[in-house]
Amino acid sequence: MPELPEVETIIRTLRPSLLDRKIERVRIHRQDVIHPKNTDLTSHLTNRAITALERRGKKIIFNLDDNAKFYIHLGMSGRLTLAAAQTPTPPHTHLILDIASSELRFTDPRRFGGIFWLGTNQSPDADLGPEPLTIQPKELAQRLKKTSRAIKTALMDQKLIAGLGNIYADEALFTAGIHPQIPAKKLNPPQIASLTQSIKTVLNRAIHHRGSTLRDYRDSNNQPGNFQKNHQVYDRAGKPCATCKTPIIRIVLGGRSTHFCPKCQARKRN
DNA sequence: GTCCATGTTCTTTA
DNA sequence: CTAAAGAACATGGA
Repeated sequence: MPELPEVETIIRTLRPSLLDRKIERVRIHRQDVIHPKNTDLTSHLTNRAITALERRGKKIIFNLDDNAKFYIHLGMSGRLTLAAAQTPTPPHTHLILDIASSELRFTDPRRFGGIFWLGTNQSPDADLGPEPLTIQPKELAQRLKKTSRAIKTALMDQKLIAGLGNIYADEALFTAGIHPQIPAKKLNPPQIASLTQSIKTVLNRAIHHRGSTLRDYRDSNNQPGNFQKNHQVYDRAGKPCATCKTPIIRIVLGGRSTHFCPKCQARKRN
């Protein structure tokens, strides 16, 4: 569910309550959301203070006062919420960290997400491409020219560029006026420049609106985002394009729904 | 019952 | 061998 803007919103809403606070108790309801699977998370976390909370791609990274790190990935349906102690725990809550008089809860019905222990030796960016908010056109061009996959599919590859998912890949391609099915290596320099800028514009706007809530997403205070109201193409199949009124098309690429305006994102440019 | 879902990883195919 | 395509994971809502 959560892509870069949602994860960024979550860390911003969590920071004031978590920074420099001690994890007093660890409650594990499902051991199988913890990776590697034999990690003794209780020993690692109990009585440690959280010294920094960061985002890398879609990962939420916790830095501890002993220099160890771990990250939480929310997968498709995960939530990370802060609630007053003793308030009812939602179903599918797999991990609770008691911090001050609150509970930090990891809740994830589909369990595609998890908690990943890094310790002091592993880096959270081992398997991630560059950050999209700061990437330069030259670097994006260099990476895209190595693959013949559809540009939409390439943008969702976290090793190529980190943080974009199905919503923001579609939205960025619309803003750049690029057809999602064009092979990545076929984009010309002006298109790459436009795409680089569009990615940043779309993500920054989405962060400003606190992310998109289609169904599952909530920030750490359980509040939905608002950016879905500004979607130009995502989940708008059959509805008129805001620019030209042509109905938005839905196709499947890489097994994922892909939405675009056949006129504003025509293959042949004019 | 069917299809679909904001993601990633493993397996199969070319 | 490698890149790309497809299937799998688990749950719930329309």
